[in-house]
Amino acid sequence: MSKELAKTYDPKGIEERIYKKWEESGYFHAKVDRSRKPFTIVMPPPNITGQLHMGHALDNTMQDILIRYKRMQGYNALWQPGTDHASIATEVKVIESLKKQGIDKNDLGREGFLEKCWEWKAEYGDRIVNQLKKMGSSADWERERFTMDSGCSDAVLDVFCKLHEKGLIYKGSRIVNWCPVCKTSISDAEVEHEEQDGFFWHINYPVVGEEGRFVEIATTRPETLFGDTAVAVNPEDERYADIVGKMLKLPMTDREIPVIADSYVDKEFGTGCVKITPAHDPNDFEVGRRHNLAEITVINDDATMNRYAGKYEGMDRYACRKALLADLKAQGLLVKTEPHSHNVGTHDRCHTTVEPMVKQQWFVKMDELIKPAVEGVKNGEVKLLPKRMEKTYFNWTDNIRDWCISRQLWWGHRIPAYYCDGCGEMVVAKEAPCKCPKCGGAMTQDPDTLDTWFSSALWPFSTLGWPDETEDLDYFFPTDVLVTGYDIIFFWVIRMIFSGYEHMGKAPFHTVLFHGLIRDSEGRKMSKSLGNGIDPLEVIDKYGADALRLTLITGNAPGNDMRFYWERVEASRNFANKVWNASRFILMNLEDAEVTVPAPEELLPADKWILSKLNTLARDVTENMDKFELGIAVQKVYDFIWDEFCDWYIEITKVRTWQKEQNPKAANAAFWTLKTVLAEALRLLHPFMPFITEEIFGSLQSEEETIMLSRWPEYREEWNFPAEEEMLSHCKDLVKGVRNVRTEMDVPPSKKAKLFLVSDDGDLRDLFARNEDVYKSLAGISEVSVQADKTGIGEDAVSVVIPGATLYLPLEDLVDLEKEKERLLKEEARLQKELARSKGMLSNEKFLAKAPEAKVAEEREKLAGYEQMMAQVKERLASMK
RNA sequence: GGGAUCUUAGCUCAGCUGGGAGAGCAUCUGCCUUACAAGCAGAGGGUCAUAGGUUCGAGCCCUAUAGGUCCCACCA
Repeated sequence: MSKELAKTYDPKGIEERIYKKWEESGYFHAKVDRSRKPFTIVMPPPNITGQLHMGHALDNTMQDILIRYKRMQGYNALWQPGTDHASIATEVKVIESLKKQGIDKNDLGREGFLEKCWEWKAEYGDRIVNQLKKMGSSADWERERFTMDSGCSDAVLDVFCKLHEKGLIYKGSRIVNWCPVCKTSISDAEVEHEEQDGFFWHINYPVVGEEGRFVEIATTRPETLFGDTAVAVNPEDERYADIVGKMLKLPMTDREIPVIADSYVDKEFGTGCVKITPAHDPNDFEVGRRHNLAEITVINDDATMNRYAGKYEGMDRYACRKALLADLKAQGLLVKTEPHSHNVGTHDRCHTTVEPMVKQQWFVKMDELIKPAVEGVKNGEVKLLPKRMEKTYFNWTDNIRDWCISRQLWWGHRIPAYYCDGCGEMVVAKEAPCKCPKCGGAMTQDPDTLDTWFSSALWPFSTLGWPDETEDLDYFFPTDVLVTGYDIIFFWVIRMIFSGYEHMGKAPFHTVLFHGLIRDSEGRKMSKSLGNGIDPLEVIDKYGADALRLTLITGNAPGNDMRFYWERVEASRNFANKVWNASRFILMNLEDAEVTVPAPEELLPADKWILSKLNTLARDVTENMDKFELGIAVQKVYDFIWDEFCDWYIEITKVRTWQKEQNPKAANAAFWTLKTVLAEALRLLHPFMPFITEEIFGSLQSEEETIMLSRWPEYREEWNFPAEEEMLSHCKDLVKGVRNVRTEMDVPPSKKAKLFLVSDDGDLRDLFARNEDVYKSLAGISEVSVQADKTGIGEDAVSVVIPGATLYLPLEDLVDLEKEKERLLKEEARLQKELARSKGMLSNEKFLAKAPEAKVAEEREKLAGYEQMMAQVKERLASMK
C-alpha cells in the first residue's frame, strides 16, 4: 500500500520530477480561491542580469516558506511575482552586449535600442524565472507582470501626472550626481562613498592690484578651478577680514573672482579659504545661490573638459588635473601638495567617481510625501523586523531630501512631459498632445526616463491593475509582507511605503521582514569583481535545493549577515538524508502491514510520548512562524526529527516491529504512530524543504495528492500526555546512564548485561517495571530486576545513579573497581557543586522573599533530587571500601 | 562627525520577555547494531571582550572602555 523510496537520496532526480508535477497539476495558480483569505507577499523584482545570486536565493526562500506555510493554513497565499526592468543595469548590459557585436547604442536609435532591450529582457527574464523555479519557488509565474507592460506603465504615468499637478514633482536646475560612464544623473541613494587616498593641493590665487599678495586655497579637485566664481572665507576669520570684497586673479584664465564671506567655511580646516565652484560641488552650489554667483560648468557629460578650460579643452578630468598642476607649479602658484584621504562619491553600479553637475532634472518634493510614511511606522501600521531597522528608516526620513527621478537613459518609463518646438511651452500629460496649446507648434517629448525605483515604488498596487479598480486590487491589496535585504531599505522600502499612503491612502503591507547579506567564508561581500560569489545553482546541483534552502534559513538571526560555508550545506544535506532514511525505514515496515487506527488504550507510553512531543512542537513552530522567526522554527523541527524521532522513538519501536507476529496490536500501535508522526513532521518541514517532503509524503499516503495543500499541524488537546512525557524522561535517563557506564567501563556493545534497578520509590519502580520494552534494547540489557533493596546484587556490580534510583550492572570479569571508584568520585564532586549552588540559593533569604514562588519550589525540588542522588553515591562508595 | 551592530567552545553562529551556558562543523574514544558510516553511542572543550552599576539573581538591562563590521553625513 505504500510506495517504496529509492535506496539512496538523490535530490536532483527528485527535485526535477516534483517541480514538474507541481507545474503540471497547476497547484500554484489553480487555487486562486476568492472565498479564502488572501495572504500576499511582495516580491522584489530581480534585476535582469540573467544570473540568480545568493541574495535572490535567500529572498526567494524566505518568501516561499511564508507562502507555503500560509497556504497550508488555509490562506489563499500567493506572490506578486515579476521581473522589473531595472533601468541602468539592463541598459548597461545591453550596451555591453551590443559593443561585442560592434554596434553602438546611438547607431540603433532610441526605438532600435529599446527593441534590443526587450529581447534581452525576454531572454534573461525567463532565465531568472527558471532559476527561481529550481529553488522550489511556488510563485504563480503565470501571473507575472512587468512594470513596463501596459497596465503598469499606465500607473506610472498616472502617478507622475498626479504628483505634478499637486506640485510635488518639479523640474529644476540643481546640482545632481552625474555618472560620466553611464552618462546619467543618479539619486543620492545610488551614490556610494569610498574612502580614497588623494592629495590636498595648495594653490595661490593672486590678489588683483596688490603685487605679491596671494590667497592660498586648498583643494582636492584642482581641475574645477575653471569653474570658480569666488573664493570664500569665514566672516569671523580675522586673518582674511581685510581681503573680503577684493578681487582675485583666477590662475590660467583671464577671469577675476571676488573674495566673499560665508559661514559655511570652517576656519580651522585647510587654509581657511575655499574656492567656490557652484557648478561642480553641492556645497559651493548652495554658497553660490546665496551670493548670486554664476554657475560655470567646465566638465562635459563624459568627464572631459569643455571650452572654459582653455587649452585643456577636450582632456579627461584627470589628465587635465595632471597637466594643470604641472603648469601651476611652473608658474610658482602651487604652494604645496599634501597627502589627504577623503570620501569620494562613486556610482554604486559601475563604481565610477560621480561628478556633481548642475543640470535640469525632475525632482519629487519629499517633505510632505514622507510624513504619513513616518507616522505609519511610528504607530505600528507598518512593522519593520527586526525592529532596529526602524532606526535606520527614521534616520533617512528625518533627513529626507528631494528625490531626483530623471535619468538620461533610454530603457525606462519616459517622462510624460512635452515641450513646444516653437515657444518652449511645457505640457505634462498622459497622452501626448498633438500641438502646443499656446502657439499650436509641434511638441517633442522629454528625452529622459524615470528612475527604476519610481515605478518599483508602485509595485504593490500597480501589479494588481491599479489605477483601474480591478478585482485583484480589491482582494489582494493591501498586501501582507515584504521580504527583502536591508541594503534596499532606502531605495525601495521607504518609497513603497510613502507611495502606498499617497496613492492608495494606506500602507502597502503590514510587515517588512529584513534579512542580512550573505557573505563568503571570509566575511566579504559576494561580488563579481572579487569573484567570490557562489552560484546558488551550483549548490543546488551538488546538494539539492532543499539543502540550500535549509542552509540559508538556519543558524542566523533575522537581519544579521551570514557567511556561506560549503560545510553548512553539507550538514543540511545530511539532514535531508536522515529524513530520507528514516522515512525509508518506516515505509519498509508499513509495506505489508494493514495499519489501523489504534484505540487510545492500545498506545504504549512511548507512542503517547512522541505524540505529545510532536504536539508541543506544532504549537511552538506555529508560534515562531507567526513571529516570522523562520530560523528558530526550522531548528525545532530539525531537532525533533533527528533527536527525538529518529534517535529515540524509532529505536524504541524496533523491538515491537521485530515481534509483530507475537504482538500484532502493539506493533500496529507503533506503525500507526510512526506513520502519523512522520506525516505531521513532514508537514511542519515542508515550507522549508518542499521537494523531499513532497516526495516522501506521496509515498507515505495516498489520500492527499500534495503536501503543499495539506493542512498545517495544530495543537490538539487529545495528544497532550504529560504523564507519558515524564515516564519517557525517566527511561531516557536510565538508558543514558547505562550507556555512559558501559562506554566508560569499556563494555563491548555486543555484551548484554543484567540490570538491577533499586529504588525506594514505589511509583518509580512500577514505572520502570512496566516500560522494560522502552529501555532494554537501547541500553543493551538482557534482563531486568526492579527491586526495593539490594538483595542479590553482588559487590562487584557497576553502579550508576539516576534521579530516584540506582542501577547495578553485574559485569563480573569486566569490572575494574578502581575505574568504578574514580567514576563515582567524579559524580560525587559534580553533585557537591550542584548542592552547594542549590543550597546557597535556598538559604538566601532575599531570594526566598523576592523570587517568584514557582521558582523557589522548583529549586527545592531540584535540591531534594540532588540530595537523594548524593546519598546513593555516598552509600555506594562506602560499600566499596 | 552621527548612528546601527557585533565581541559566547578550535571554527561558524544560536541563545525569544533576566532564573542552573547550546547547535553544527572540528577533536578524542568505541561501534559496518537487520533505515542511515552523509550514520550510531560516548567524551573533552567556554572567568559569555574588559571594567563598573541595577537586581535575591545578568550572556541577556544600564554606563564606560577596547577591538571588528556596516550605514548615513557637504568638511573644501
